[in-house]
Amino acid sequence: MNELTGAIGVPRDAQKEWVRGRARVMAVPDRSRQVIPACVGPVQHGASMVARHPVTGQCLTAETDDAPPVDVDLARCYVPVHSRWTSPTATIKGGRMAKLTIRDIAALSGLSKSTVSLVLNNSPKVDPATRRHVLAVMRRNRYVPSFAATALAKGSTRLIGMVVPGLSWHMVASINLGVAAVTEQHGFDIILYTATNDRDYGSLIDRVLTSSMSSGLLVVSHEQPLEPLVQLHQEGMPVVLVNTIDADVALPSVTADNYDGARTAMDHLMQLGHERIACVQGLMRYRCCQDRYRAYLDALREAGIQPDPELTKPGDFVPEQIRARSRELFALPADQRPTAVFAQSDVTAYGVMTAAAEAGLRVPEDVSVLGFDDIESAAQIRPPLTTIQQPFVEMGKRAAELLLSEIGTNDDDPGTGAEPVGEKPLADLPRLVMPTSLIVRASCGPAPVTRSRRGRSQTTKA
Amino acid sequence: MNELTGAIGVPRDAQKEWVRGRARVMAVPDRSRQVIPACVGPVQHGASMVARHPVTGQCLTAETDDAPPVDVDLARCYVPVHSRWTSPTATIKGGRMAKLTIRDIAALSGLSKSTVSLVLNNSPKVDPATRRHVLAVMRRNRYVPSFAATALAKGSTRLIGMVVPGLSWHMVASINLGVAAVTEQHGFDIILYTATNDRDYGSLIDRVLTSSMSSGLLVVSHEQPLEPLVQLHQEGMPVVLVNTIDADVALPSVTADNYDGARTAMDHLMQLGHERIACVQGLMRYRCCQDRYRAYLDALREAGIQPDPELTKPGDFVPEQIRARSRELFALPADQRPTAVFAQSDVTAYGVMTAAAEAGLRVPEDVSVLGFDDIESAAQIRPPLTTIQQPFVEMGKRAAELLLSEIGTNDDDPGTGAEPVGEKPLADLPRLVMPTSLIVRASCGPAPVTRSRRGRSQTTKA
DNA sequence: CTGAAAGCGCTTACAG
DNA sequence: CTGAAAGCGCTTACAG
Repeated sequence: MNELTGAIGVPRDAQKEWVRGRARVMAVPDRSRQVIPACVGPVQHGASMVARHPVTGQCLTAETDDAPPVDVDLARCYVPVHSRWTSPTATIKGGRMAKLTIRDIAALSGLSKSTVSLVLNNSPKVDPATRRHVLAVMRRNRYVPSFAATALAKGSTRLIGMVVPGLSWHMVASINLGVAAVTEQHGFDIILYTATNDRDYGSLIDRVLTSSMSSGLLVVSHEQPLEPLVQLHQEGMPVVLVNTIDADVALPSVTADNYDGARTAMDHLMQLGHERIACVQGLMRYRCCQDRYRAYLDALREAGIQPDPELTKPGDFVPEQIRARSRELFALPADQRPTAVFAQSDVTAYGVMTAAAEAGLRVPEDVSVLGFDDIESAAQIRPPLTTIQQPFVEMGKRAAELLLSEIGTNDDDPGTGAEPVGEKPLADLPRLVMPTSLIVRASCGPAPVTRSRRGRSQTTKA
Repeated sequence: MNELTGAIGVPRDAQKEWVRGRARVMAVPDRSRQVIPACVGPVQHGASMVARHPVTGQCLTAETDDAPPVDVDLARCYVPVHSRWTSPTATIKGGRMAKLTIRDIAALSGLSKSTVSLVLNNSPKVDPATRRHVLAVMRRNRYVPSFAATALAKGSTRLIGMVVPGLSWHMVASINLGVAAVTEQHGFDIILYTATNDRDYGSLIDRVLTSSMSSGLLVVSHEQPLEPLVQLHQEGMPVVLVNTIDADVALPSVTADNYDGARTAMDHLMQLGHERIACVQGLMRYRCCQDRYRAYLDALREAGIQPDPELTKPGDFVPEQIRARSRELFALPADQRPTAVFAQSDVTAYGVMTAAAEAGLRVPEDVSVLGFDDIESAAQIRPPLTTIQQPFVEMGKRAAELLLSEIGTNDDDPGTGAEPVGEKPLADLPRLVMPTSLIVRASCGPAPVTRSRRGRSQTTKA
């Protein structure tokens, strides 16, 4: 009996055969790609060597090439010997176990691949008992279908791409929570593309397309031109914008009702008796900031108050600028100074509050400050910030639902994926606008009495 | 000439043929899955109809079934007619264009699939001119290789899974930034698994395994038992823990140096003359919080100060509790009251500052407050928070690098993937501990003079 | 209800 | 340097 030293291989011509009852295996040199070192077990049955199936643990007897085949009973330890063991990709490296395939499960459960596949796909055509049996075999052997093979055969990946900006993570986090909740429900996974800066974004979109692996795209607060996406969408790729920054793009979108939110904020302030209300703006090239500012102006005008241009300050979401502009606000003579400030974001509000403190003004006694977003720390700072909450989680959910319906999940609903898209008019694209909510905390109080009845105009010249 | 009304199909037996020079195509009924409505173009060359290749725009003449084939010169408008057009997955729905395959590129450039594939894989064996030509054809036709097919053939997905908790998003965001930077560099993409709550986590891990699509796993701040992951890792799946919460898990990990960070924090406070320093703890079942607390105690002891148990308060990262426990701290008689508080997180520090304000104490004049994390708003609040910054971005980068080296990217480095993993001793697992940095802002000041020289013990009983 | 066969779109030895 | 062929692990009509 030849003493082998740890290598067992399968002869090429045996690769496609299932070995039952009798094993015909040869020894191969160590450096061969056919070596299966991890599978070598103790000598048994008088054969020269035994290979152990890496996952099932079942045995395959082996012998040297020149020795005659040894007759052993392998009926009870069925072992699939197929090319998997010797194929390049399946080469067992680092002791990593070879993965079972549908073939193994078929063999192990005594059925054909087709039947196993039908079980895998919940086909009603399979006998319940058969089904249970196959499922048991799978579970016992920790079988996991190959994602790539399934995707290739089915022609779809159950993967959606989510493109997010490198910053604004409170928002991204909440949106993701919503998205994850619904994608999980439908058996989709998310592949995350993070735009780290402007330069990367173009190549990022390229990547998304190049990888060709997502069935749809969720684009969060894009900072970059959307033409490539529009084109993609017209070619049939499902795309949904969440919290879009542009105004009128020919793409389905989910946004917060920024106008209404800002109106609510202004109403709250005016109900507290404020009339000289300042606005520290965000990035005015964003649609959302434009909407919030429009609401600010409209609210004042409808209350019969002429907006004072002195009370509008650009902040651009840049901390230093926010503070500098706010200081100007608080350096105004007492009768021209605002009694309340509507900040277009919570972080902006923080800057306003800092400037107020520097000017010796108390919040909310001397000046009220109202934010937008309701970020995590808004409730924790002093004083807790009154703000407008954006429904990011809900927005994420709705966006994911929209996207999945465009993709057409193979659940019950057929999806709209079958409709032609190309020339759809702008008006027909779904555009969800989600309501915001006012979160009343402590940073807004009644307008100081001395100034609250000064007349119906913000401008001192009126 | 038969008038067709918009449907062109390919006869079954022609599916595998490339049609050169002469097209033999038949009309099919509208409801047939062979219909290619989007491809119908104007009549040309005396044929009854012309189909336009959906992507290349090239033409295929067609005629009714019973009409004789029309002889046209298609040599210059080469058209691949293969099963792709009529296969179930390729059915053109919603006007979505059929995707080009490697076959089309091969035909379009007059080469074999193999050569095109070699070009795709940057093989040096291809003639540079050939290469350029093929690349040009691909670009012109916007060819994108099928991700699924590549993954199946290559046996690897270039996808890594990232498991993140539903909360703590500042951290997740920063870590992701780092991870994304390095994965992008190596052509890997991230698939994001969000653990929304405890109950979901188990099934989430199941999903990760079941989907079988990632080549490796990055687990961020896991909240759940790690046994399944350890087992997975021993079976050969690359796994790296980032910011792990447990102490000694048999898994490679990247963490911040919490002990050292806390020591630095304490040193800063003590250099400012503080001796009665309180600690508001985070979740003490977390390794990081234990380390920070150990550092707190060690720092005091090494300075010859006996830690006063009264000055240690559990906060558990719960805002209400943090505030309540902090109030107890500030309700202490003046000589027992801490002059500084080391909060185990920035949000915890916010709670401490709120309680201080409620107690009429000024920060930092009456009491200094020091945080941990350096979250976004730490610089924006009043007063700006002095804190320990965790190098999350860097941690993400290193973790990704670690993971990729375990996977063995097919770049130049062979990776460590070839080594056996199974029985690796704990000590051999890579465990990166990244340095933190002290960010000095305004929330810490010198200890109040009246109490700064009271002797070397925190306890009043000493 | 089950099996044999062809196909999904790539990659990769193996021959020329 | 290029091409023909087999293979990756699934799915899906099509016959029984």
